[in-house]
Amino acid sequence: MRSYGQYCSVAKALDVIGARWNLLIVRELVLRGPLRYTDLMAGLPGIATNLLSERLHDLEQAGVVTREAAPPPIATTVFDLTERGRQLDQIVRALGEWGVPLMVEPARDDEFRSDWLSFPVSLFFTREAPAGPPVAIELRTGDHPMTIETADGAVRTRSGAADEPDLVLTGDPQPILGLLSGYLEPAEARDRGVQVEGDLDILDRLRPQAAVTAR
Amino acid sequence: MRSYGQYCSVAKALDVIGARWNLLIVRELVLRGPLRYTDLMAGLPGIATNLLSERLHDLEQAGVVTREAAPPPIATTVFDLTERGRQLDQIVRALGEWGVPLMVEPARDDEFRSDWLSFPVSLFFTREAPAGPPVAIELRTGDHPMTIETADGAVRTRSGAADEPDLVLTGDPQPILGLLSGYLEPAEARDRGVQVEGDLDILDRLRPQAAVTAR
DNA sequence: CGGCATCCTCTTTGATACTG
DNA sequence: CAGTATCAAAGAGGATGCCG
Repeated sequence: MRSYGQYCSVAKALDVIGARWNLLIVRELVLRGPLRYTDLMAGLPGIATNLLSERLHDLEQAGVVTREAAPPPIATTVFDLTERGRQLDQIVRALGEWGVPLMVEPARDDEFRSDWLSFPVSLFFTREAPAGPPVAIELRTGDHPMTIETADGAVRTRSGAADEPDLVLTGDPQPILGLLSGYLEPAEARDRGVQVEGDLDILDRLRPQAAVTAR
Repeated sequence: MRSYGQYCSVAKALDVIGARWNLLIVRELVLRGPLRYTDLMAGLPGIATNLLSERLHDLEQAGVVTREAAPPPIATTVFDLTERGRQLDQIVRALGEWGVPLMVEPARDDEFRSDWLSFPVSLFFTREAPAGPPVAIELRTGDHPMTIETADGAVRTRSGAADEPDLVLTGDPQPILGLLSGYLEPAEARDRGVQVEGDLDILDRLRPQAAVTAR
């Protein structure tokens, strides 16, 4: 991408990570950790293979991404963020939070990957785990299950199923997010095809006090 | 710009503000407040006039920017951020902070506007004003003077000259930033053409304790 | 002068095919 | 698996024209 040619730190940052796809590549590495080329392709539906290749070289050059030939038994190239790249976490996260209101509109033909749920979920729920017994919520939507759980005093989202979920939500991502955010009533979510197994009241325990009182 | 077509809040955010120039338009409005078309052109060296026009319409459509026909005596259109646009402040700021290390390399042919100093300066200095007498530092570089001062218990940067500056720095932006950050010694800054009037020790008072002890 | 619209050229993107 | 090669279409940049 052509430089903005401005001696401004915002413009300089955008010179490095402002080109199309760059921040989404960073998103994948932030959410999923070190990845192979094909994993990146799978997490970035819509990108052309030549562009991913070119962008990875650019980001490597800029000191944002590392490319490492993993030893056997992996025997493939693995891409990861550098320390400097990891500092982009806050920018991707801020974008993810700003974009949450844009998820209310139905998805239509949008592609979806389960890992992308992390940003909205972290916005809806408290950072710190509430007092009381631990919580585990399993979301069955997208390409693989995701679990929201309390651990070490924090609320975290991770890939994979829960061992003993208190609540399992199955369906399309949009109504599930509506339910998690409190934007949709349980009855509406069910109308939109969400299957609920377990205790929905548990969601209130994870929400910031302000949101709870607002209901 | 073509949509990423991903049901992800980061991708949705980038669908709205990811196109080239968009975040720099927001930067101008964040830093300088409501602006006329020509003010925006002046603050965005390198943008083509058709692109600025197009982007302003896009951002207006997206609910990020408002366009208001100001009443006489201004008698012109004034562009400003909506509430939603103002929330982009944190993203622009995060980008500005991430980009500061990229300002170390000399600017060469880069364009420069004084207002852009705000982001680096806010990173170098404490947010809260230190105990003791108030501080005012005037920076004479770029198209107009800027003042860093303590007011209401905070350290702020604003456009314009200081009434009774404790320190005045005149010269190119790069060595001035080096001096403010502590990256350049005063002697080096002088070698690079910075003229110093007043008390340089005042900078230490504004820096986070960690940085002070590190020297 | 402020706020564009048009025209033209050049670069970047996206889709697809192909390769070590 | 991890790319490179090719090519049509879209977008960016620059110059200039228009209109209140």
